Amino acid sequence: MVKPSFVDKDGIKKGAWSEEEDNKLRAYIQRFGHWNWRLLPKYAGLTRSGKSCRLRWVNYLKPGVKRGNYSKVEVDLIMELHAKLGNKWSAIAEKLPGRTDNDIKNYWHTYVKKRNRRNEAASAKIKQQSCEASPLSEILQEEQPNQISPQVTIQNESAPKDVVVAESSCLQELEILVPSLNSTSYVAHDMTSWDPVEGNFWTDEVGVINYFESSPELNYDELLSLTPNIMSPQHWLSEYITSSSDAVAEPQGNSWTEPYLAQPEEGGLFSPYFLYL
DNA sequence: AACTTTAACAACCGCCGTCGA
DNA sequence: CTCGACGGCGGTTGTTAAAGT
Repeated sequence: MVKPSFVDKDGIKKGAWSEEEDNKLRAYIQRFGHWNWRLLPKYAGLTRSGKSCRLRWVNYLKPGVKRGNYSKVEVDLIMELHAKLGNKWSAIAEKLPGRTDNDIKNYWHTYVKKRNRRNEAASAKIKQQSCEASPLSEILQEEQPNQISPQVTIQNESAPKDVVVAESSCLQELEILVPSLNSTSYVAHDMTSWDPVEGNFWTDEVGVINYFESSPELNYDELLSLTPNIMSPQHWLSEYITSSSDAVAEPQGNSWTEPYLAQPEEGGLFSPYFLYL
């Protein structure tokens, strides 16, 4: 599964490592350590670049390196750390003994590809089911924001505006709106203004987390206690799909269909924005 | 059985931060 | 202060094995 080896114009060997090369590198480092990666290949009897040697050692030959077969605990940890740290692969790898940044990065990209494919399939399915739906702009004109009755209003000195969350009944209205959904979503900042959201909400890997931005206005526990019925749009959509007779139901147990309300880091805070589609 | 698609992963490349001269 | 060498990091590519049609 690797690029076949070849020698470039400078006489540096590239591509797949042979067993003999692995043995030379391993033997040298175990005996002398890696005091200088650039000079190391010369002394180890290799025609590789120092970078190539370092990569081979760190990701493959170094004792204790694990590859493949991720446990559920490891996968959960990767998801959690990635949500927290982003593409800081080396920082994530530090928390997973035996795993390298490269390995985790590879795993993540495979995972993201898989998930995007599933989401695109689901989006396509919804579009297909959209029948005679009106354009979103028309619906938004008809469905005035004040049709969503605010369940709670919190006055908070630090909040720039009143905190408004939608009551669960308005989720029923989403069912009417979603079939007409294309790539535009709207966020209601309060009951009077609407902002379009860039990008494709359904395939955005960050998903709802983007829209419940951290802010000093309302903390997560408060939000949950105030809105026990609130659903993430992904969760709502999964239920919508599952309940449709000919819909393609996602397999159970993947992160996309599992209900969740985006949870900020411990001690993090939620903005009270409600996503309206 | 042949062909296509997807998953897995090793390896390369370019960029950036650090450090010493 | 500047510059170059070096190590490390993250993005990306390319190949093959496995699964699906």
